[in-house]
Amino acid sequence: MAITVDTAVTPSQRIGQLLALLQEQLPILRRVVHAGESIYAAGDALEHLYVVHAGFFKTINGAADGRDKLIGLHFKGDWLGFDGIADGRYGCDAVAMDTGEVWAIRYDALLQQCGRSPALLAAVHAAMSRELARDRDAMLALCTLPADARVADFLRGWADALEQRGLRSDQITLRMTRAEIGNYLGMKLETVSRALSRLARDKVIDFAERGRRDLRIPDVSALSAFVERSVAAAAVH
Amino acid sequence: MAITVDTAVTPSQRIGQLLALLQEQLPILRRVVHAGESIYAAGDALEHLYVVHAGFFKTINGAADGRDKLIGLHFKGDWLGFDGIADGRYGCDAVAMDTGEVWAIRYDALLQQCGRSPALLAAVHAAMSRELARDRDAMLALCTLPADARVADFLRGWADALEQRGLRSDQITLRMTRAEIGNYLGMKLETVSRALSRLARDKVIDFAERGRRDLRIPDVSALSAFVERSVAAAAVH
DNA sequence: CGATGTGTTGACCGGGTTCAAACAATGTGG
DNA sequence: CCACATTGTTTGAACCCGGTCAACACATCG
Repeated sequence: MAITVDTAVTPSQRIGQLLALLQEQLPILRRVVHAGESIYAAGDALEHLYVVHAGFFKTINGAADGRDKLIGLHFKGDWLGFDGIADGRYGCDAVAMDTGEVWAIRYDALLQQCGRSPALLAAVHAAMSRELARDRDAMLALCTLPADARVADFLRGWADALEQRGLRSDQITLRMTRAEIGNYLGMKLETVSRALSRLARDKVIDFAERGRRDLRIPDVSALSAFVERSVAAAAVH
Repeated sequence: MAITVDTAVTPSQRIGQLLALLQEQLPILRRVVHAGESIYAAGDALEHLYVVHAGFFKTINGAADGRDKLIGLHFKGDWLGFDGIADGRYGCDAVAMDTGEVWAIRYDALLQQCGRSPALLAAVHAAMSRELARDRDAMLALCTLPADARVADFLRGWADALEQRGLRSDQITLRMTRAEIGNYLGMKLETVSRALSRLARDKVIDFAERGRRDLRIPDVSALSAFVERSVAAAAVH
């Protein structure tokens, strides 16, 4: 008996399977959103979970004293709202970064259906687990990489996310300001700007003609190499 | 129909309910461990999830290049292994920090039983969700608090964890070295040491006679106040 | 056109790291 | 029991990465 989804699938197939599974087993509310629109806000009562179907989204964790941090970026197939299940209220704000579509799923219906469909249950667990693992990798980067390498790692992660979804990963349009990237990576906007300039000077990335938000990645592995070089340089003592 | 555990319960009651639920619905393998013993290692095939029944535990996320980071501390009622569900292999090392006991639960059995018991399913989801939320708060602290405040926040979190479990929270015995704390908080051991000295000088904490690993917290809210003060001071611009 | 938001770059500053020295706690073997 | 090694903690001094402040370049938009 297969209790988990077959492990030999590609990420792209996994996402397709998830969306198909949801579509056939649960009532879904499609919602088209535009850049800047909020899906839910921290503190709102959690009634739905959301699955990204198109576009991409950010989640922001805020503290009572005004500090806030961009916690996650979410692409097609990612869930939104997991962190609010425990206390029935969303823990973050979720905001669209671009025109896109989310599928809203009533959480009570999801729970009920999970009781009937082992495949659905496994998919939900896997998604939560993956999010946990991603957050941990983010923390690792945050604590162990210098600013330049952190930016490189960020771009590599973005390229990975695109590639996993079958999109071209050599061309990225950041729909984020330097300040937003900095918030996400735990550094100031000037530092992000300098890091990008340095990466471009080292030919690890390449600014397209059109604006400074589009950038080309000639070779994704060069980004990884850059990160490794930083780590190795620091390890010399 | 109550799809989630009653929200009016205290954390301590919730933990009791979880352990009772597990005990009556699933075959459990109890395992007593001593300080330094490993529960599982990153990369091992995931067969069991674990629930802490006594003692406390750390999880460590390592990268291929040697960087590693203490990601989480886990007390009674916490689960271990969630982040390995997605790809069937643990993503972290889990190590006992003290003599304790974990309950091992076969993941396939858990999944099956979740299909039958809505209460169990809700409890598992809530636990994962809570872990997600905790990781995010940790990131927020990591990125927005200066070193001293980060240490204060860490101690407050520890005291909270003790209090939630009905233990006395005014007296903490850190079974961690300064280096370990620093790794957890993203700073060097010297910085941790200095921060603790400063907190002690400000009477926010108090070193007990016996060694510098036992410390008293005269007033937990003073720790929060210290954090807020740091944030406010930085916000002056 | 000016106004506004965003990005880049320079100069300086400071919090945290690095390096180093001394001390405390614990354990080990003679 | 002490001599000694080992590991962890504290504190000081110098240094440096990233933050802060500031000036300027470019967009887009009314």
